[in-house]
Amino acid sequence: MTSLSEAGRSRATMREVAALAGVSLKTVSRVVNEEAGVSADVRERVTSAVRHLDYRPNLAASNLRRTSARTGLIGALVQDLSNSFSAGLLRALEDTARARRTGVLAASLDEGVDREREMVHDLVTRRVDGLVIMPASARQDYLVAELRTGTPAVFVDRPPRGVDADSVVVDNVTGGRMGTEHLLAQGHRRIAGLFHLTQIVTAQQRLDGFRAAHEARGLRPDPRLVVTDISSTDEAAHVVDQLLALNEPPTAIFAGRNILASGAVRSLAEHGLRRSVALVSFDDFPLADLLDPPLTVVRQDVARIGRTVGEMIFQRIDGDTSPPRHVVIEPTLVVRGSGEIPPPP
Amino acid sequence: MTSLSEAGRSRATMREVAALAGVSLKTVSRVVNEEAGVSADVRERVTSAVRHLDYRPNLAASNLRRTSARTGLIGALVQDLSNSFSAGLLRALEDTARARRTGVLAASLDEGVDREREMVHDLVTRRVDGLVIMPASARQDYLVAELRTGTPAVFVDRPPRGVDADSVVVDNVTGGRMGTEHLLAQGHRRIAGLFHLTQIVTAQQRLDGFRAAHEARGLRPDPRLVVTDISSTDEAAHVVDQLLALNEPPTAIFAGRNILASGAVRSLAEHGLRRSVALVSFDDFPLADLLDPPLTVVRQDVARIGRTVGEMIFQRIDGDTSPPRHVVIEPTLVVRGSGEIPPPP
DNA sequence: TTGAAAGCGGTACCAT
DNA sequence: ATGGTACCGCTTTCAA
Repeated sequence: MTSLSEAGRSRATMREVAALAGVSLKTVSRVVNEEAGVSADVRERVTSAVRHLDYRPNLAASNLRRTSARTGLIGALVQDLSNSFSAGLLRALEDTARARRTGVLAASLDEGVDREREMVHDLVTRRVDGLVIMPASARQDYLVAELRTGTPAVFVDRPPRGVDADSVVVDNVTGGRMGTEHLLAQGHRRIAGLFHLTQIVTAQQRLDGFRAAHEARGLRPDPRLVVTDISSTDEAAHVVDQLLALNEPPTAIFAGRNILASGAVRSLAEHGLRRSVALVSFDDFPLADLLDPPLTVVRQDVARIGRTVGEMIFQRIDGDTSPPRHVVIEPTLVVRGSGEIPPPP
Repeated sequence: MTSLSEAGRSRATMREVAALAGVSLKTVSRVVNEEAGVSADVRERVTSAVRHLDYRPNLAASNLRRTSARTGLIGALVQDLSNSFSAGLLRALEDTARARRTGVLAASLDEGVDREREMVHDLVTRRVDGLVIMPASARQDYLVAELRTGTPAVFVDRPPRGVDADSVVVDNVTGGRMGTEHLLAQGHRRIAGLFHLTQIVTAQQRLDGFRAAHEARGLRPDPRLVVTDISSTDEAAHVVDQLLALNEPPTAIFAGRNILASGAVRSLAEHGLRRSVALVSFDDFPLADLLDPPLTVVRQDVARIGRTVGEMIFQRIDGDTSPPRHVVIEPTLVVRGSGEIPPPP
């Protein structure tokens, strides 16, 4: 038995294992790395020494000398680890990475531009094999130098600007148009549009789609019904409160983001209008199908996005130097009920 | 301008920077680490060389020689990165770690016992400064050796067995009792209990709480209404379908986990009973307040749990060798509507 | 089958 | 203010 008093002793090195087993450093290395050419007898002595000393190889030290120096680590910078989109994406990425015996070092940017640069620097310093970036910044010129030194990067959700790198994004314009057209097709003509910060390209594109759907029918959205730069559920609820108080309130609402849809639902519920005003949201989320009425959404397939990102980054890690690819994934309309409420006669 | 053709050149080392700047290795080291005692002139030459070569320090190499060899990395093994509990926990942990300039290497275990051991081994090999573990295994004897070599660990959500380490868990028994008592207090006497795999200690404890609440009132739950080992939303829906078909169906349901509550809601909705049968769930989740009726839940404060875990692991990393602490966090009942539906007269 | 020596990219320590 | 040399823990290369 090893007693507790030994706790905290310094970690054993390969050299110490060699000394205890009475063999050379190189022999221990052979055993630890399961290389051939070690007699059963010696192997046993080494294994035993490893156990006695609680020896654990030091991956950083190995990689330092190793020729194919991969760290088996990719860095992933997302908007917020805890939101369902980022979390779902990471999960799919993790699954792809696991097959390659690679870990995922993830961090939340919270739309922080400086934080993005700091994190990229830190990750490069750690020599991650690749970077996955859901950028907070508008331009990523700073990345040019990093890519030059050999760290590949794949952008996700938002396209790169100022640097030419792979990307996987959703067709937000089409998504915005699909959701809006769905409401127009049912006869709605006063459709409110709720959008996030328009400086974020995805939000702007969804708004573009909202407008395009109207124009395709020769219509123009009422400017008073289009509200941008809403960044929280509370704000969204407040906005909807005000819209419902108009002389001619909207008969339908298109929410450009799931947290805005939450606010809309709350406001509608407080006014007893959940079954009277139609609602379509961009972004699916857990439980959306259990709302009453169930929420009709434009869904982005997170798992597919994450898988695609994973495949692309590993292709680059494996040495693919072909020109950057830009994958656009089409969203789908999931009809559940809230979006099929007809306009009042 | 640096042309694209330079892409992929091997990464510059400190030695190369020194050569280009015409100074010694040690001087470059001083500049890179912002140590004092370098003339402005030399500093400028070095900085310039760093820029020209796109030099980036190699953290692993630095740490190898550095005395206080911290990697600035903690490993976090959770049940599933993409579920809201794990994700919320990681987010809070990340925030604590960020203040310590430490990154979080997270991985999903999916209740995989072997995967847990493999991941711990991998993380130790990477020399993470600490481990945060939401264990999949029933016993963690294997961890004794790891702790002995100096990698501290904190358990979260589920307590350690076979090894004495810090832990932060929720009082599941009390939570189960609170939720059940809430239903009993309103006169319900036929309360169904839905629970996850009872081999998972948290599920068993919630069931214990469910029973204890009954016993405290001198009651005994009807065995036909208590169903364990339900592991998915679909299964839960199916179970509730069957319970509702009984001669004496339940007038209320206590769901031991949020995904089971989802199934219950779906089944109740299909039977048109959402406003007739009371429902309380263990585990809050996004949108629970927007359901109709809004879901009454026993909430675990994920942010607080994550923060506590973060503080504990860093205390250990900082050298605290006091006896392991076991923090129990009390859940709270969040009354919203679904749990206040009265029994039929 | 086994081992000695060099070196990976840096830091520590001591001179100068 | 700057540099030289040993050395961190391991792999590589080559010799025995």
